[in-house]
Amino acid sequence: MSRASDRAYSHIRSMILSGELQPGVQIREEALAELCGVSRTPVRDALRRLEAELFIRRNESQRSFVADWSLDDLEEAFQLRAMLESHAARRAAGRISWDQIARLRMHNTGIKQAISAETPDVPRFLDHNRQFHMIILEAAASDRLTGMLAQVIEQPVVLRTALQYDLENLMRSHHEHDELLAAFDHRDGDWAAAVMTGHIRRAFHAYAEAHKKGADQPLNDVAA
Amino acid sequence: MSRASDRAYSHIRSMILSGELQPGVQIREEALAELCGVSRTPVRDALRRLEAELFIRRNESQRSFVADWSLDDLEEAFQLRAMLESHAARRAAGRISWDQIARLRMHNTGIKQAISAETPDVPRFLDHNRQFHMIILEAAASDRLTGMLAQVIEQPVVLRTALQYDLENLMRSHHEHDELLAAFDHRDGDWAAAVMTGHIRRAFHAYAEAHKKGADQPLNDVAA
DNA sequence: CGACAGCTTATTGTATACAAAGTGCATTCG
DNA sequence: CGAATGCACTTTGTATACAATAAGCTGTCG
Repeated sequence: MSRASDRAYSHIRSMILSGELQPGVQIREEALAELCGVSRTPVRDALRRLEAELFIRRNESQRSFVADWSLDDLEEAFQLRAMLESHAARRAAGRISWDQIARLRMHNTGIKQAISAETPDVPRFLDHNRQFHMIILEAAASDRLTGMLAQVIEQPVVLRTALQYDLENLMRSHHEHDELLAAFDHRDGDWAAAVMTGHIRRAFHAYAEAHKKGADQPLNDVAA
Repeated sequence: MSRASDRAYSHIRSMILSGELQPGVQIREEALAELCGVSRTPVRDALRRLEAELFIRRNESQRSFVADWSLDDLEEAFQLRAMLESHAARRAAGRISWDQIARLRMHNTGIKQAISAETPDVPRFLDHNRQFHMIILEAAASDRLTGMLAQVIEQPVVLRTALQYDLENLMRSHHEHDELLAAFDHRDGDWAAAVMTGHIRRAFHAYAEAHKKGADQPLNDVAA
């Protein structure tokens, strides 16, 4: 964390995700610099990173705008994610350690507990879920893959949809994780990849459904 | 092209590709600034971009090094490329215009001419080949996909292998392009994707083969 | 009334100076 | 002799001033 530029990065990023910076609006380096309490130099740095992650676009004359995603863009992102994350699962199946499998199992148990209470603890679910996917990525052991997935995973959140996490979907997610664990137990890459594809596709439809119905006040992660 | 920073980018990039900057060596911003005849500011800009494209790595204390790729990294890159470019072909099949198909056909004719001479004109082959793949990407119409592929396509070149472009492989490449064209003519996404997967996989094996045999003086693009 | 030319202003790009952080070496102490 | 500590030096991070460029506006001319 090189103080200023990282602070600027997180700050701007969270402003985009929270909707404080609305899609389509122009961004001026100096304005952001003041908001973040740093000079333009680290802000420029942060903007380049955010641009690489497609949170920000620049027009032909180098002016920056908050990216504006359509539903088609969303589907494309989920397609890529399904592809990349299946690939990760396949790779992971051939490399994962027993320890990592144990950790996966632990997080999935955590998920079960989080959704078994009378009122589901969604934040806790999301946290375990994120860790679960992270471990798979770790087992896949490919920097390139990790970097690419980072681009695709957080994007959809920009379309701030009110995800009503119905128990049905949370449960399915949990069971799909179980199936992934079985595939890993058998070191079966094809199986793992197939399950992962379905897992992400289901998440997409849950997301798209919620988006159709829904308001866009709250902000949440996408539970895959 | 914002003059200085783009000049720095191209300059550094070509130094890496040409082997002038050898894999593993440390990079100092000021040294590059002098070499490029600009100040450190645009050099830093360029380094960030090159880092995003995995040409450069940074250690925990922010020092930069020329990336060093193993053969495993190479295979992983080709796997990702096969996946992404097949996806692009599938998307393209549903969106490509007759004009684009015509341009594809033109470039593939150019390829045929380039390799039909007594002595194959490899640079010309590579140029047409690049354009061919570019048009498919253009038809796929996904910024995200384009960006990701950019990361994966040029990487292997870093492993400066002497590719002896045997006629056999060049010819196969040409015929695979023809088959892609047929798939596009029928707007058959599955077909296009399947052909593209094989196309890239063959290119990988040709490349790996050459790498095993070979010296590493000359530098060339990878012909897919 | 429309459009184009020229100027004014807003915004980004670059250079430079200085601050902070890290690395390696040398010296000293156990 | 080995290890640890402090200092000098190298390298990167940040701020600021200035240059270049693009956008918008106004006034004039067809």
